[in-house]
Amino acid sequence: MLSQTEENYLKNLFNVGDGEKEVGTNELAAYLGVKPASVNDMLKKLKEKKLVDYEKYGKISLTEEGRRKAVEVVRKHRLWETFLYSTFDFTWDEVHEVAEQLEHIQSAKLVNKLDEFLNYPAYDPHGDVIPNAKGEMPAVHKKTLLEEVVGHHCTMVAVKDNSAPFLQYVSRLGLGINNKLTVVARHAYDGQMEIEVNKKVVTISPRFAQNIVIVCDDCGKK
Amino acid sequence: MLSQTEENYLKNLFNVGDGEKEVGTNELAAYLGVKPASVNDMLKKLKEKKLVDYEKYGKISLTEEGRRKAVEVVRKHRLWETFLYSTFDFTWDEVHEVAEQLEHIQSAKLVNKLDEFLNYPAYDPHGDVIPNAKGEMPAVHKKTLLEEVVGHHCTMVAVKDNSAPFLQYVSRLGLGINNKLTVVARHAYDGQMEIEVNKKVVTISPRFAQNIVIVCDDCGKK
DNA sequence: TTTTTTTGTTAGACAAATCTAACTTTTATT
DNA sequence: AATAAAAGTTAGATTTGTCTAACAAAAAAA
Ligand SMILES: [Mn+2]
Ligand SMILES: [Mn+2]
Ligand SMILES: [Mn+2]
Ligand SMILES: [Mn+2]
Repeated sequence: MLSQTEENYLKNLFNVGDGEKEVGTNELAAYLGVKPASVNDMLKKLKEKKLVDYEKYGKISLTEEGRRKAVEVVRKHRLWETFLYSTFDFTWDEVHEVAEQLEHIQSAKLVNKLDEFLNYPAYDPHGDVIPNAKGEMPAVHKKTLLEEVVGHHCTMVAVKDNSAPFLQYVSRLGLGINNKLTVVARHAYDGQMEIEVNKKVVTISPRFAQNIVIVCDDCGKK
Repeated sequence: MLSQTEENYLKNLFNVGDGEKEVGTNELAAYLGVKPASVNDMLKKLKEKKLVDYEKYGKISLTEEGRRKAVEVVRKHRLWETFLYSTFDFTWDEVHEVAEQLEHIQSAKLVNKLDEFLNYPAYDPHGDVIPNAKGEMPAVHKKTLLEEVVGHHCTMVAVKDNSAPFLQYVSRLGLGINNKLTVVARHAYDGQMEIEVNKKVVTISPRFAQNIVIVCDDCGKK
């Protein structure tokens, strides 16, 4: 079994550079908050365990197996964030630190129950995609509600403003993370928008709309 | 801050011998599943930190501060067990292993929210008392429902039989951990008992009653 | 009260994860 | 191409928690 430290290296290797850009020792060290020498030591160990591909002075990447482990940790991290946020009323900025610990709890049953309890959420409170039980993670283009096309259906995935007045107003309107929204209308006069949520239509200002992050469910679908 | 290992030593020191009997190096080592030499090393460190009282070749005990830390870990352990049991449908015997990990999560807010979410439970699924937020832990005499006096009020704290048929029958009757029960009657003919739970009276067999662990709420009260 | 058994301690070794300081390779700049 | 800068590596040290094997003290048995 992997140590917490090994799990953290894999997860951060997965997150740094968003899976695309090549990563080196120094960059990963800075990201992890340790010294390059420590990263170098750990890379040898992870290579030995066939979790990373790495040649001396070369770039670092995850193996298939390494990626699988990393995604599992990311999944747990984001499920716990969602749980803390939606069940225990943690704020957007409080969840990360605790999820950083909870992501290392070893219990397949617990993860599955958590997922089920939260009704299989697709996004965490920061709007990041939660990998499903198979480790699948659809790539997704986020935008603000202000930019959404009239008539389109979308999912609310995050807020940009974390102030109490804003958040109170959000919940007053019946909005919440992972809610399905439909843009009913946008008025040219002052940019006011009408949004349908849970069978009810509410009217919001453009300023408000700009602070709601969504994923379009119609865009890019055939 | 304490390491997980230090927390485990304190918790097990608290649990071994139920706070009464004096404990030595060998006994604690056996309880923790490590060698006496390891315990000896750790005791020096914990003594240094003023968490245990210990003299060479003497008996081991917790200081005030050590006891406080231990109780906090016990509290978290039992709250998590209760959560897993009552919210995520873990069985009686599955909860311990996961709680062993969750008890080390550092977040005062999380513990408080958990306690609130569970409605401040007094007992965990094994019938052990959950210390409250102040670290108070009333000593308590458990017995089976079969032994309870007619007319007395009590709290169901655990089951002795963990088989599926029994547990299904328990929930069918509307019984559950931390429920308040009243013994309405006991029939001399065959020992059948009538129990009031949630305003309803159900009839149970003596065999059934013997597998329900309770704490009397009337006994020992003035 | 000796002797034996149990209990507890110490020294020395080891694995994991980190660091510093010195060194090497690669890349960028002149 | 030579030099300077950046990136990456290594050796050796440190901390934490563990172990084994040898030793010492205390308790129990004879
Ligand atoms: Mn972590
Ligand atoms: Mn997140
Ligand atoms: Mn533990
Ligand atoms: Mn318990």
